[in-house]
Amino acid sequence: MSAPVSSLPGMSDILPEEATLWQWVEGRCREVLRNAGFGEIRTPILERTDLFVRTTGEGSEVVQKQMFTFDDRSGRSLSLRPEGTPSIMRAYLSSQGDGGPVRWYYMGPMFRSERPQAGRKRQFHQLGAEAIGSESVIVDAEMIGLTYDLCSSVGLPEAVVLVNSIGSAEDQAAIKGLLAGYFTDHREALCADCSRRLEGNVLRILDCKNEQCQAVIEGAPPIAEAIGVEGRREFDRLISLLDRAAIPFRMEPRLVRGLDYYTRTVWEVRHDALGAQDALGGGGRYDRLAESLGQKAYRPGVGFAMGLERMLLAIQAGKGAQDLRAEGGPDVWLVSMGAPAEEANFLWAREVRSKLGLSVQGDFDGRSMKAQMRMANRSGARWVVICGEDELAKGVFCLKDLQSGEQWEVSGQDAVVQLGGTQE
RNA sequence: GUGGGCGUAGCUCAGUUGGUUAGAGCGUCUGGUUGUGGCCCAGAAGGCCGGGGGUUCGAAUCCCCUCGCUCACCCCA
Repeated sequence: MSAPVSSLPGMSDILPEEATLWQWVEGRCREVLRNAGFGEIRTPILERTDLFVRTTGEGSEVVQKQMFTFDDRSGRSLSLRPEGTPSIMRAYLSSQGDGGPVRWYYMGPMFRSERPQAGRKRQFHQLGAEAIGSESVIVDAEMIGLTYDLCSSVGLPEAVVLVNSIGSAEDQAAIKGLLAGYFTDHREALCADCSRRLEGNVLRILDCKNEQCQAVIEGAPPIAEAIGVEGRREFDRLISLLDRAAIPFRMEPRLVRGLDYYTRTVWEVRHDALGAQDALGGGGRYDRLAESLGQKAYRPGVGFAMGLERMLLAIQAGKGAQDLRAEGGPDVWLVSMGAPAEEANFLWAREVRSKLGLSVQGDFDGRSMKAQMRMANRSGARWVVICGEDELAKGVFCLKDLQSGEQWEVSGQDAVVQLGGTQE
């Protein structure tokens, strides 16, 4: 006897009951994305490590210590994707040489080797959308609106979208210099984490939750000051567009992102039912991403990703999740008494499934009739088809309506016809 | 990577200052009905009390180690 094999930490099974809820969420999102003109792209889960080092960023926490990285048989370094955007850009560059605009969305598992927590798994699922090839701020507004629409379409209209601009690639050098200067002067007052951030990602200090740091952050020069005139005018236009489109959002001057490629517009959507990991999704513009993959021509883009687990958590924190779970039971349950009857039911079920498209299920392990009827009742099936020695002798089946309790004998063919008649 | 909380039946959980055969509810199975569900009644099965070591006459209970889950820090979706 050996010990049972368990799943890996932070990687869990999604059982059928819960999967129906996933399917519902995915279905609603696909509809919203389709209406916004997005087509689905599916990229490999495994990529060259270099893809993420060059895009997500060598300095980012994600690349530095959260990737599942290993060498393949030929010694190449591979990584399970920690996020979707780099793969999408890679696919875009290799398929759209002319730089034309595309709108692509993806859905699937991502991997980060962090300590698991509420709303944070090691294998988690993201739904992301990318609009590549356009520089228009109107597209930024569309994407932010889409972020909100996805939330409201799955019953989370209370989600809050936070928007900010972190400046163009050129502005960022100035911004980082400005902040680095300020925070270095106040280094003594910063927490240990922020001291570390001073060396790596200065912007991250802005959203430190530590109270000591808050006071210092209050006095920090606003990012907006270091953004060029044109950048500020463009951001004002975005805000105006969001207002006029009645997209609920809030300006958040301290909002920053953890991935290296973001420039200009950034946003995040939060939900307060989530606990510490309260971001349902986040995104931004990434005008230099293509460049980091060796593309010479300018290929701007903007996109975001939503955490499916987090959306599910927020939905389940509210009401209505149970109704969604109830779906999925069979239409007809088979009750068989004796091996010959089990065979007759097996054959009949195949016929009904193919002719009527009904969901038919039964138990073939010789349980008592009482037990089988209980299973039928519990399954949620409306109909029960009973077959035993008597029916076999007469060449009929018993058809029972579990709702009314009535039952009658019919031939196998008539049972198909009558069940067909109950469908609209 | 750092810290806190929790590991007892398939599930949710009780279990007294350490004390004799470790309990409940739900679920499962059987019977009350020759072959009929929900409600009810009766009964049964099901536990290395996460694992290992220690203290003790005696450990689910106390101590140490370990593994797992979970929440928070960090990070991010």
